Amino acid sequence: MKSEELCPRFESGMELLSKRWTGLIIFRLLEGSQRFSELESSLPISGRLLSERLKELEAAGIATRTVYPDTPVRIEYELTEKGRALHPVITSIREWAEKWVTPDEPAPTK
Amino acid sequence: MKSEELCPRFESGMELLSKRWTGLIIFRLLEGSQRFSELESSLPISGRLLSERLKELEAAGIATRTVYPDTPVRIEYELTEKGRALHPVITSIREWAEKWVTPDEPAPTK
DNA sequence: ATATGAGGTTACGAAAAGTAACAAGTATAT
DNA sequence: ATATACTTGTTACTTTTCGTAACCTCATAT
Repeated sequence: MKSEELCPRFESGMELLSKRWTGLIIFRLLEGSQRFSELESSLPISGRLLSERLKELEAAGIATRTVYPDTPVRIEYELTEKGRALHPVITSIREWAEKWVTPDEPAPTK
Repeated sequence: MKSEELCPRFESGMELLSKRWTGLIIFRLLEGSQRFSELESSLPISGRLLSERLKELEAAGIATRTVYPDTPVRIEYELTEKGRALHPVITSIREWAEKWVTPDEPAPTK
């Protein structure tokens, strides 16, 4: 278990993106800012994990959290420039998936 | 927790790629076929998980396993066409990481 | 017969994910 | 004043996945 010669930035970035749900959340946020409940209802993720992931994305400088004191309160999550820079990544994954993932492929090996 | 309108292929592909270590393994295999021990020593992953991930990649049609009955036995893992098609994905992640991940960023929020 | 090297597997404790119930803040309705 | 509703989370608890280390198999070499 040594890691020699792996670019540490690549490794670090990969670790971030390879956390479960992160990619799908970013995919959604690339469409524009989203509220907590919008993300929750549009992704197969639970509130607990969504909350956790959004905090991580904030901490990583990929997304921002803005509170609008409407009633009831409205909170919008939005990508930063660093986050929007992930567009090509998401696009290339989608292109690969459209070409190579068969629709009935239910999920990776269980 | 509903998932409406998300392209199921994208979601499925994302789930595959977002499994821990999968990206780094594919990164290595893009450099050419690799033996089990080469992967194990060049990545910070344990034998148990490496074995598990390689089986998943095989099952997903992304990598192949070839046994050469040398002595001691030599087993090579190699990407299929579907696996090699992930080159743009890995490249775009690396480009993003080089531009946006700071070297001291140790790992995503703990 | 014992040792060596590659490629794993097994067993088990630790960490992360999934689920469901509940809580805080604010506004409107009674 | 009290109750109800809505959004955004949090807490408590169970299940799945990960990480570590010890062990196994097969083939040759000593």
